[in-house]
Amino acid sequence: MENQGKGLHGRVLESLGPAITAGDYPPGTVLRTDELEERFDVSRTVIREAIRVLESMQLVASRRRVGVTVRPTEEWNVYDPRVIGWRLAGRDRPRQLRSLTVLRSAVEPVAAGLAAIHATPEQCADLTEQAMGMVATSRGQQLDRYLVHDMAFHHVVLTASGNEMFARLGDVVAAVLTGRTQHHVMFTDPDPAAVSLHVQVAEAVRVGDAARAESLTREITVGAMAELDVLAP
Amino acid sequence: MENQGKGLHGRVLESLGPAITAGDYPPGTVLRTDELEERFDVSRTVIREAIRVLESMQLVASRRRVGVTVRPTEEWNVYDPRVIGWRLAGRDRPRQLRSLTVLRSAVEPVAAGLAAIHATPEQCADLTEQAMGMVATSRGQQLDRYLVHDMAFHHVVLTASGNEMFARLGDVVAAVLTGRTQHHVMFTDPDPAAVSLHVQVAEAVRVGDAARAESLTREITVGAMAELDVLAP
DNA sequence: AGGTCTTGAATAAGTCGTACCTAATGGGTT
DNA sequence: AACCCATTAGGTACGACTTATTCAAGACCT
Repeated sequence: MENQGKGLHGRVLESLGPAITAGDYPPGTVLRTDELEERFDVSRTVIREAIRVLESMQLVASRRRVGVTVRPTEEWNVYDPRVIGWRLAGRDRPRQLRSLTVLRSAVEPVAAGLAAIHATPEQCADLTEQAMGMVATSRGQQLDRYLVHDMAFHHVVLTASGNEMFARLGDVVAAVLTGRTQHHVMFTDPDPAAVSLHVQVAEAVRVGDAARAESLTREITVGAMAELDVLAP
Repeated sequence: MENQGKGLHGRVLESLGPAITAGDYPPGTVLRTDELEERFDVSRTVIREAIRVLESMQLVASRRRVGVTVRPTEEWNVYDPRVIGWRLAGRDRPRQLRSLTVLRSAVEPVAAGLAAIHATPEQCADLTEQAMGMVATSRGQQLDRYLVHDMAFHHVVLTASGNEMFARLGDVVAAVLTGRTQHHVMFTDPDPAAVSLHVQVAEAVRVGDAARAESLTREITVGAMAELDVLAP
């Protein structure tokens, strides 16, 4: 997972990115190139490349004679995986988890419905396998192993939908599920009803019942939203 | 809209990006820095910065002793506004329009439901105003003026949802609507039923009826999906 | 002889430092 | 108030050096 940090500009990025997304540099703050150059003890080239990436994420805008200014939050590329990661690791993790869970609640049911139509036999088998895995690990404080199957399950659903935009949200859902597990009390087993819903979704997708797959998945996400109220403001 | 093209690296980006996303350089293709340097007649610095941005979009991966290799489509940051723009302008525009419309159909109904709960009085007024504007321009070959209100309407809904992830999809929806209009016969007025639905959504949001706002918006997106079948394979 | 392992040269990206260019800003002049 | 110019900080260029990776030749073992 830690494919970042490659090269010096990667290191600079991994320092500035989290800082900006965490709000350490409020919108409007100006960063001067030579100041950063000195702070990180790297050449101008390195700083500029890091800035270019931050700029492509719409986190900053660089203007001549002014400097590199932090852009307002509403303009950030909040779908960039790295931005999502930084924000989840930072201060407003609760807010971010909320946003992503709401997004999930919108996307996953529709994705499941499409999966019921487009899923290949292999994907159906995979789905059933993951659901069985969830059942098997749902009792006896094996939340970490349960999580693996849970993530895989939702990843398959999103991929099987046949929509590339949905498929690319697999990592987002994985991050949300991981966040949920981490904040859970480690001795609380998953809700049996949720586990059952996953099994039923797998079955609905297998038999091609789109409406049922969508409706069941909606129940799952409603549950996820409800859980969230316990954990986040 | 054309805030890009700033600087030489911007120009390089605007040349390489569309080419890659259009499939002119199939995944696995290697681009060498000095070759590009020569092709665009710019310095190494400029090429490197363009490459860094493409890399941050997950369009390419740069490895030592190998070169800059184009990554497989499934790994692209398909939510990056520029990637979306390039693909919409390129060869597989139909596919892209389909993907985005499906995404819309998942997101907008939920967003409308949330908007009914969170919308400020100003946003409600704005929404009604845009809906009225749509009514006023829905007859008599004023598709361009109708489009402005249509885009504004959906933008307000997404923003009023209170979810930043939804709000950032405003541009995407705008692009889809624009694409729809451009491919429409210029003498075909919008479907009166669709116009009516927008008015009803505005009203539902105003009175805070989330379920109705969601359901009505779902009808709108279903209509959009149906339209799509006429235009795309 | 066939195959695996080691080693080293070739290569292309990564980094650096400096010099110069360009545009936006702000103050001073008319 | 309109205009102009010096200042400033990012943008670009070039050349030298560094480092990771690859690939192939040669040593080594089976």
